[in-house]
Amino acid sequence: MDEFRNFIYDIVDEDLRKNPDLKIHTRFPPEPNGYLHLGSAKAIMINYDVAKKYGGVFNLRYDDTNPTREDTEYVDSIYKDICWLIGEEPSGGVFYGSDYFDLCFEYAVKLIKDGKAYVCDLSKEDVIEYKGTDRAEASRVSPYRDRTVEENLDLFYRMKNGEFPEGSHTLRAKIDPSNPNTYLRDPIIYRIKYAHHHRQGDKWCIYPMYDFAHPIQDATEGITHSLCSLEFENHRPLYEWVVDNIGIEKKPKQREFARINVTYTTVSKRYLRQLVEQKIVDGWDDPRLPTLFALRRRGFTPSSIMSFVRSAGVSKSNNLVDIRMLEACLRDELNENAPRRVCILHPVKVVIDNLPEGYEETFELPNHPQHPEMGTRKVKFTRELYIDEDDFALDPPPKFFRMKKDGEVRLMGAYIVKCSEIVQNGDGSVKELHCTADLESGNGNPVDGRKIKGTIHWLSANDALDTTVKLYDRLFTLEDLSQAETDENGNALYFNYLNPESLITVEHAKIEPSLGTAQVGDRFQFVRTGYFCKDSKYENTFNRIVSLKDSFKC
RNA sequence: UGCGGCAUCGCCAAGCGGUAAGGCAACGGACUCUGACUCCGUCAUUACCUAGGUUCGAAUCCUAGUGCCGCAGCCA
Repeated sequence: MDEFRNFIYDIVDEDLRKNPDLKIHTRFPPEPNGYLHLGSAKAIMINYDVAKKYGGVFNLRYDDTNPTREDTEYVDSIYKDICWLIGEEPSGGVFYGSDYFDLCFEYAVKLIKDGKAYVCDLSKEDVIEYKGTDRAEASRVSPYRDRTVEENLDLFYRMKNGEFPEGSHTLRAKIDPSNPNTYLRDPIIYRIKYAHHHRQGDKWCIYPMYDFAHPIQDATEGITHSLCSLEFENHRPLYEWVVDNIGIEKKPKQREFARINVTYTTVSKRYLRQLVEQKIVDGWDDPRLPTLFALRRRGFTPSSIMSFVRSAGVSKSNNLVDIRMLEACLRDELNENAPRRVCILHPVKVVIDNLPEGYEETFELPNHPQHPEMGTRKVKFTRELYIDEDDFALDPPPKFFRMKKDGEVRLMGAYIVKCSEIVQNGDGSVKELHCTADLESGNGNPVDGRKIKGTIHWLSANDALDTTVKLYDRLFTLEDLSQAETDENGNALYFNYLNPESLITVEHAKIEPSLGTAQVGDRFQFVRTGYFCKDSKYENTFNRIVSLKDSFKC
């Protein structure tokens, strides 16, 4: 784990040096307004790993302070995704920011009583206008800033009791209208919203703002390190102001890191939602999406995603991490674990001429060439076989070590064969290939010791099963989506960069019989092809998680 | 514009005044019944955004620039 150290650990180490009794406590606080994705995975990893490394505790807390944006659909998916990702339940438990609404209210009352908050009657437009367009100048002071404690208390309770319409009043922290950091210019900490809350129902018509609620949530749960992304760095002084002024003894510390960007994709919830709603993709679990839901369906392992975000590192600089790093993490893992199987994507029939009709022989193939303990399975060898069309060439390029006219090639785990005749269809495509097997090479090695350069995979035509295989590629053609063109309103035109070949469906691929019992979610290496996972959504379908590396260049 | 942040190999990223880790990618080669895996090698030397300065010594300290990102919701 030390190989993944970063500046956050330095901060925690220093805090521990000053206070050896500190019990490290972190949290991941998603707003339940969308599905978790690779960016979330990074935030989860950082908070989870810090807690883990120091023997601390890690909470999941839904940041659900804005009822108009949130939904239980997301609450459920987030819980499922995070448990899947880290392989356990959050050690500290699951919490809801909205469960602290009473507490937030009490703290707000305390601030009022301390003369540190006031009810403001300025409209939304006026608030903006008072702040001014030139932020170098101080804000105009709200005319309601000097209301008495009694008046503020009365008004705030009446806000709570639903006596005022939305937008008519806010509660503001009395901090500093001329502070260069505009977050400190008497920020609004409570607003009126007549909205049904997914968890609190209609109990409230006033809701605390993030900047007020979040530090209270952290402090209440005993969070020691509130690790979030860089865009909250400007909020830190306000976070600290709240912590200092609500009068809590154990003060959490907020620190920020850069969020992750990944090539050829976006984790913008807004655009993800558009892709789903406009049915450009097949739901939130479309295997081309960067959501954890989708990555899971595609077949990525949670550990490969964790090692991806760990190896991408944690810093404060803008970054664009190569998606191939994620693929490398997956290959690393599955190369070790995934049983090998045969799948012929584009079958071409091969007839072994020197074998009689009805001939049948059984070969035992290892499930993993480097791990004999993973066992073997039996496959049938018959007169008629399938090979992949890519493994034959009518007009072979140089160094084509596969099947070609008059060339010898090894059928993996079986005989060495020589192609003697090519039967073509009317359009010139290959109908079938006729071969002669060297029947003495049954273990794959020629008796005379001659070298056979190529080995290809094959299946008996007698018992091969039909399946559908889905080959996925990047959803977008633009490497850095932050460079996408924008329209006049500044909206990125991601849809101009959709990759038309992001999904290729192969019908009637052939798989070996042992794959007939594969369970949803099972992962295999289809030999010489890639890593595949049995799909959870469609029957008899395999998703390509990632291809094998291929250094063959014609 | 104001405030905040960041700038080290194609992409991430270590480095915390003592002479540029590692990963991904790429490129050679060995091995191979997966053109996979594995292994070996190459891959920052008027070098660490630029220009000055301090120092015996600077990616690391100072000064002045430049570039990029974020924020400027009664969103989180």
